[in-house]
Amino acid sequence: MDIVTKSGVSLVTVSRVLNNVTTVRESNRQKVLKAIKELDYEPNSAARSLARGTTGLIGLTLVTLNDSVFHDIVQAVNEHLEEKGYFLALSISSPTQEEAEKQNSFLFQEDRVDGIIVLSPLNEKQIVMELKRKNIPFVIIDNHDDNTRAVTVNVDNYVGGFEATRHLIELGHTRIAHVSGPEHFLSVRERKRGFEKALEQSGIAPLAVAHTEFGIRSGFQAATAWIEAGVVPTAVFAGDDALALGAMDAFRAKGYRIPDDISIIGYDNQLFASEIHPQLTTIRQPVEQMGKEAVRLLLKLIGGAPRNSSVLLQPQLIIRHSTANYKQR
Amino acid sequence: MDIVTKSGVSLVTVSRVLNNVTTVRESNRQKVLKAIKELDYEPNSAARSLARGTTGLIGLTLVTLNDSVFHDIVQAVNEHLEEKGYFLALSISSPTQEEAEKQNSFLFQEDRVDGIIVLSPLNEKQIVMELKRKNIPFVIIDNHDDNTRAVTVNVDNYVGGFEATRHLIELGHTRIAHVSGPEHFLSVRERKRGFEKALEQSGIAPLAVAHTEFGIRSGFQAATAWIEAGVVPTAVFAGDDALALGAMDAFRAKGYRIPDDISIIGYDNQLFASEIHPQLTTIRQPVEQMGKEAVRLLLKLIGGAPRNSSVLLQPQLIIRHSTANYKQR
DNA sequence: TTGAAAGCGGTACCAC
DNA sequence: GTGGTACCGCTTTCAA
Repeated sequence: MDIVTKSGVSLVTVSRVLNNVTTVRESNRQKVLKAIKELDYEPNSAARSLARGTTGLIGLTLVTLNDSVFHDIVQAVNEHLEEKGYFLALSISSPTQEEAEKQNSFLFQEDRVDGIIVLSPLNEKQIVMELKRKNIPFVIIDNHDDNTRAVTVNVDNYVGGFEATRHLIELGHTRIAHVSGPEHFLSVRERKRGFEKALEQSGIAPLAVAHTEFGIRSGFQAATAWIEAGVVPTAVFAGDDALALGAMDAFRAKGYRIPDDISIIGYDNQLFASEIHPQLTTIRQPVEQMGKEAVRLLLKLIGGAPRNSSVLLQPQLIIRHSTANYKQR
Repeated sequence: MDIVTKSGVSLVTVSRVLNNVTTVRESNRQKVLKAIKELDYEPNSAARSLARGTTGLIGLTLVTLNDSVFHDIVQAVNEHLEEKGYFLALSISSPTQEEAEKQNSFLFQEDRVDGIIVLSPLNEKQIVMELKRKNIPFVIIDNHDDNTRAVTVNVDNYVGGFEATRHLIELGHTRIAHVSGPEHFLSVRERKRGFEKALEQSGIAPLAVAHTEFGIRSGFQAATAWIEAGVVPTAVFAGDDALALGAMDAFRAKGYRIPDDISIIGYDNQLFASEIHPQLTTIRQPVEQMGKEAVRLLLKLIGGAPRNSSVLLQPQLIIRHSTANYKQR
């Protein structure tokens, strides 16, 4: 260790300076600091991890990068982690890979990370089992298992679906349809439940409900099918913004105008929602807060807190230009 | 080390089994394997890294997650890395953070990763300097520095711009405009150069060229500005798909039909390009190959090869429904 | 084919 | 305040 000879103090004192231990004589601290600078010295992280038993690394697994909500959550997580002196390592495991077999991710090696944040997992039960078995502290954001026993951060999708639908009802619409996503997502089920409840409260029957995959194309197909079946809504609650965009495309292709003829509300407030025309009315998830809470809970877990405190956050209606008052024609 | 007593052989032999050394007696190997299984044993990676001097980790830095081209490249990188027994760790550093100060990323600690892939960096020169100083092997995908001395993987954006424009010309268009992105991207400059060359070869003058930010909104604004200035093209080459989408929105808002009145070609073949209506004609980057080549080059560098071999790949025209023959009106 | 022993580069406990 | 020393858990000589 060259830094020992360079600084003229012992290895131990160097270590103390590196770790901000206060019991180092100022003159010695300066010597070490000087040596560190001159040598461009950085402590070896493997050695550190080995000796300390922690890595200072937090893992975050997700299925896709291509989603501005995920993106914002990750940014928030990253920010808050840094604040606490942790680094973030990301791992993407595509759905197909996951189905294929077990977690190949390096994150899932107990000793690589101090904890893991799981973002909207597809195979939640399996992941929870694995993580518990390996005894890795973890928090799930947007979980899909109705009765998970993990620490979670969720947004109240029931409220989101309810508010979205209320918005349409308040605009005077009564012919209201819903394009939802795959039912194995808890969020999808909850949004739909909110939709149904809001209608029920107003004594309105759903005009149509389509269960599809997520994605622009699915929204297009669902709306096209409605039109061709002669069941044309005056308002649509789409389970996410991509579905909404697809539906908008479909209606426009058939000559309907948005929002003059048909109102559409999305969900998620994706980046493009405020950029397309007409700008999309949608439900925003509190992404910043989601990331922050996930970090807070995880660090608590790592600190040894019991795993009992989950968090439920509230979504927010964002009114833009894809919804308008119902007009008799 | 419990596994030693459990297996009944020495620590050394356990290590040999773990590392597939062939000089282990089969019966002993079985004993160890059995002990590993029963103990659910996994070697400590920090200890391994410390002893070996390598981590088996490759870092990948990028600016945003919200881009399906980046997404696909990352997937490809991940796949090929796994094939070679490496793990991938991702690090996002948003542009603003980067401007703020130096790389805070854990990846940039020499001993955390064996090498780094840099994806379309904003502050390329700085990163290159840093990485060279720290002596970390690295490869840049989509570099922006005209005369970098780093190993790079690029797609020929000149050819892409040229082919896109050729396509419009071959459809009979002569009033052709270009919305480009920020000029500090080499790719943007190259695409524009291809655009100009293709027109020049046909003796056509560009109708208009708009330099904007990337993004749907910028495309919308550029197209709107053209219309309001009375300079309406019959065909547009957009520097990326988001710009194309924005331009489509703008033209439609003013009553133009795509592609009947105006043809639009994008760039990148984002996920949404094939899902919106009309489906977007665009230029595809060979994402899978980009990831593969980056991995190949990086592993060569890590293996001690000289840093001299960069790679230039070819883009591909994908004709869909947003472009059509020019029709006199 | 196997194992003893010496690191890898730090941290933590101890006595001074 | 400081430094000696015993680890952290694995890989790598080197002899046997």
